[in-house]
Amino acid sequence: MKFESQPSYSLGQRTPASREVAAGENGGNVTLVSQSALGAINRGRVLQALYDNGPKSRADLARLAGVNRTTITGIVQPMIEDQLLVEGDASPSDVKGGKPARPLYFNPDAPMLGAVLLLPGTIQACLVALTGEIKAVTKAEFDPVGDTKAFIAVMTKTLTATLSEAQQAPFGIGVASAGMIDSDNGTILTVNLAPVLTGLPLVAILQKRFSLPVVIDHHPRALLVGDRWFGPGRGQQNFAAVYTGEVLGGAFFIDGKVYRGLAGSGGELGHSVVQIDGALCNCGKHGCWETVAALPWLRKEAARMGLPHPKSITCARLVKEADEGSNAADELLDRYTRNVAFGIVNLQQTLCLNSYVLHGDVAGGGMRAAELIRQHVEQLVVKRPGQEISITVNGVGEGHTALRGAAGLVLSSHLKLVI
Amino acid sequence: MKFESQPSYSLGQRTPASREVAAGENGGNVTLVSQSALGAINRGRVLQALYDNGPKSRADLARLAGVNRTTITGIVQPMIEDQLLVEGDASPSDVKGGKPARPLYFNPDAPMLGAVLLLPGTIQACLVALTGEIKAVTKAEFDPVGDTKAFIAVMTKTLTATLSEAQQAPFGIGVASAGMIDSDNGTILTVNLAPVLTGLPLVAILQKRFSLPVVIDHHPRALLVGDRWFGPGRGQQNFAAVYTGEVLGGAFFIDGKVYRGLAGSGGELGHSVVQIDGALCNCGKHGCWETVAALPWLRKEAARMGLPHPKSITCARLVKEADEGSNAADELLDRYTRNVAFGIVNLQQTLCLNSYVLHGDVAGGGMRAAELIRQHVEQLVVKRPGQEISITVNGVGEGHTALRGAAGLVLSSHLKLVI
DNA sequence: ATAAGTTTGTGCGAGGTACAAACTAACTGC
DNA sequence: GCAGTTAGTTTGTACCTCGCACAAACTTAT
Repeated sequence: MKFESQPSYSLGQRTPASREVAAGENGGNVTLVSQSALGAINRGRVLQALYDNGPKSRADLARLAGVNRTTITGIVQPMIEDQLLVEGDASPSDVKGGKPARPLYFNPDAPMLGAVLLLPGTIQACLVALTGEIKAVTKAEFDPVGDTKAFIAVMTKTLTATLSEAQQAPFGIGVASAGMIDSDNGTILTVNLAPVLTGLPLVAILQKRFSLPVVIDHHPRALLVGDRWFGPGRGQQNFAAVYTGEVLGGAFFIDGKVYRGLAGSGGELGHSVVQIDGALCNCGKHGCWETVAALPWLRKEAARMGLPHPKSITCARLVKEADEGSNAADELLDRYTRNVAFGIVNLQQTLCLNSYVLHGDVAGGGMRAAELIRQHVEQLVVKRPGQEISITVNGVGEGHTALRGAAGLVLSSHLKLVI
Repeated sequence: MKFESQPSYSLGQRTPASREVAAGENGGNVTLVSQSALGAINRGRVLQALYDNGPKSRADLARLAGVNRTTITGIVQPMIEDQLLVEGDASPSDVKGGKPARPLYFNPDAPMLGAVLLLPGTIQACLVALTGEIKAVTKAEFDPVGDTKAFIAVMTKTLTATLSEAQQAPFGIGVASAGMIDSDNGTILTVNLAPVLTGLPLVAILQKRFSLPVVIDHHPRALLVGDRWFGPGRGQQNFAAVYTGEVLGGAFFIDGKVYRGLAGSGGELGHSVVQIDGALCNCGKHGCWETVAALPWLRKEAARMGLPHPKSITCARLVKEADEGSNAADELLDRYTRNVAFGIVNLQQTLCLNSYVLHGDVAGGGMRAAELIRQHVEQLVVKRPGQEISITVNGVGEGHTALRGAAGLVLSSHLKLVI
């Protein structure tokens, strides 16, 4: 499979914008905004506005961005010519009179994005259209404690199968992986439940194999980006994604940007402390949030309280049993959601994002669990006047959010929305 | 081609109380960077580079920013003509040969900045030069539970005394205040220990009285800015300022910007939870960080352990007594610093800033306390390979950091460094 | 049916910004 | 004294956004 180079104005690698940013990262701490970077920035922002708001006409975009209509035309026209965007049919204007607006949106036939979700033991690959549609899903399994070469073979085979279904060369490949990831250097640091991945420079391997831009990030951050592009975080400037399950993690969208700490760290919330000298955690410390709000805790408590089938307890089942009248389930659900709430409370006190999207096990508990968590958070947080905290779930879709997020990572990294 | 108004793949439901989300979607936070704004941005960044790196020649600045020398000349020349910057004497070049560079820096005779530090019961006002020098300090006291008019009278009198010593009109006035501040609207929300300030629209009052730009922010954030402009945070892109004393607070510098949450909140770390169902806090909740790492806890423990003069115990005295051989002091110091460390650990796990500047009581403990805290943090954090965590103190100067920070706030808003 | 009004989208020139090339100034070393 | 090097300036060019004018397309009133 051989891929052509990409259009030069936005999604390619060698635009002045990316060179500018690279120079900034390399050299000093100061980066001036150059003329050519400006164009790339504004192009990126127009695209972002399209993602955030859905199909919009040039005039709408101009109003949204507070710029002249002609500016939007200038930005948008080359993209239409390159078939990245398409002009829709004139929609009946909601205002009376006037020339009807022609909405613009992403071309469904534009190049897609490769996306990979890497969890202990399983690989999922797919293609994501710019419109968010998921196609050509391929799944495979690998031995978490096996041989590195075997893993790479499975990975390339899976990805090749998926990418071969693309009509044109994808813009790039995004990988969402469990564990601790160094997204700056594109390597997997450690995955507790899959030692075979430890230290794997996956970005370099895939880049070499497929000759495409490759981006990797950790699972919660992919969920965040998935929420932001195509989920409840759409259009929001500040929110957090929180994942609960066997482990806990989170990621933040701050001031319109994905927060990515030094070397792509941050958001390792599972091991923040909510109980000094509390229960022993997998990490060797005591009283981590993970010791009271993850599935192992829930299983242990379910067993202690004599609930049926404690080994396979989930939030979803807890909600079901509580709805069916089990007092024990109701009580445990309350304690579970309260424990989850503590981590969100600490986030709220720290960053005050006001908006949280839940994934993983508690998301399986649906609206009921979300509302319980919201109530606990409200009780436990020092509220400011006029402040409203929103807790949403986005748990459906078998990893589709993470896959869309992985795709979104590629898009974000190539749009260079950062100034 | 026809588009659906709302894309069909937006998964996830929203909790009933999420008016903010709808507002966010509608409001459209998209802003393009205009050509004219570009100049202002770059001017600001050049000035920031001067602050961060000290006097620098045009050529140095150009290298630092990765731009053409002519660009720097174009930016800098008007500022020299405006007497904001001055050209220094040709310094002996460190490289051999070539025309010697003329370093640029802030004109000591340029307009200064007004700064006010507002703590329960006391007002401190001063002038801050662009070089960081502090002049014309005026102090006054007010009744924390008294009359609002009386407070305003004291405030205007103090500020008038200070401002009258300025040769030229200052660029503006920056206020750093204890308590909960709405920096967006320029009002003091609540100050627990000074009810007279509750709900005071201080920015509006001072703006009207002095006809100058006025900025207000809460105390920890002023410390942060003070650290950033003139302290250990100089030139850093990511760090946190942490204040301990009667209360705990913090503020963050993230990716080269002061983090200012919605309505200027965030950083209210004192009431993050480190001990679920722990001791009762002033705020009415249980187990806040403030219950184990602030002065009230230290006094209580000192009394319990039989240390001398427990009512006036401070970290500084604890260090002194421990150095003099008191085992009890040594043990309490260890526990105190460990408790402080927990809050920093949670910050580190969340944001991974890697660099923390201590203020307030623990800063009084100097290097000894900082090193103890650092050791505890290192033990309690899940470390990533190659990661180093730095803990520094900046406790000297009787509020000078906060005053410089207050001045820095004006500068930031005046220079429009934030995009 | 016709005219007036409204909104969308597009040329064109103006204004501003950064960049590249070429130039002068000043200093070092042989 | 001359070559080499670095700093800062001048000049022309490319690029971007903005405001204005104008055609296109649709609604509404007469």
